[in-house]
Amino acid sequence: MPELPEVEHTRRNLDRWMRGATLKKVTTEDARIVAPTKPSAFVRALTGRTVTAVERRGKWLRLLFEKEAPAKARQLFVHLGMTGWFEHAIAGQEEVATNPLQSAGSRSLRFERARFAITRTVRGKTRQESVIYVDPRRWGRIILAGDDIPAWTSLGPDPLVDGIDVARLAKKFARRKKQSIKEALMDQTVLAGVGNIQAIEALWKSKIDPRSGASAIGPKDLASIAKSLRWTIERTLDDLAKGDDGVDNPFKVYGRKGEPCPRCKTPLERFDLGGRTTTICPACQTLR
DNA sequence: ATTATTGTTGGTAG
DNA sequence: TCTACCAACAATAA
Repeated sequence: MPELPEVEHTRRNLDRWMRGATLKKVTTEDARIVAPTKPSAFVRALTGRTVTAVERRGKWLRLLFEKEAPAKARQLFVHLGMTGWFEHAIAGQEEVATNPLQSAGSRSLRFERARFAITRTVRGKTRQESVIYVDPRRWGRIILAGDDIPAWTSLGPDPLVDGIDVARLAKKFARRKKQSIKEALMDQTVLAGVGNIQAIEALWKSKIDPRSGASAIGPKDLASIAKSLRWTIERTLDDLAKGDDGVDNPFKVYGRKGEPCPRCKTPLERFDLGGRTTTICPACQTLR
């Protein structure tokens, strides 16, 4: 499901559900998603861990465990891929999917891939709960590790955690003679967490054609893009916090080919750019 | 039946 | 070492 805002939303959920909780029973059979890839080893190393913090960098999540945890099981890295999400189930209550990017009709635990049974004490009462990872396409990853993994270490600055340094961006983009500005923004070593939707929305807001060369974007445009990224990330985050997941498409132009541009009413167009679908207003987004 | 989908990675070539 | 391009991964939904 996820780009930066959805993953941050997931982080806040996991923090509420799991911080201070102990993993009593871990269940998975999916050698494709978890590491260590032998599910029995994954389960064994994870059982008994206590979650002390839930962090996010870009589209990656990191659960930290108690410092007494075995050296090889200090942290759990999670990537939701394209279609992963987490459920929360309290014993005795109905388990209902809450993936904010899935339509209400497709809610299901049919594609459960891993389950974490936890106990935690809330106001003096010990509660039995479960956190469930669901992922139809199985592109997600749940990686138990001691040290940081390369995927985490190689990430660029996170727009929310670190802010956007326009001067540093300009330096990186200057050398990208063939790459488009949209592809450059989606490069996770440039900015961690910007995906197809957020790039589309930000470039629309800044009135820049996504096909513009990255090296052709001047400092003024870059400052505008930084502002637009903050705008679309915050907007998406607010939409998610509202929690009414029945709303089909909360975005301004993404997925709205043929609809009038919210700014100038020109019909929006769609095309492929670097293998990803891209929506623009052909009138008010111009080439640099 | 066909096309499209919110993402990453590993190979190859330059 | 850096950049660029592509196929692969999997399961729907329209």
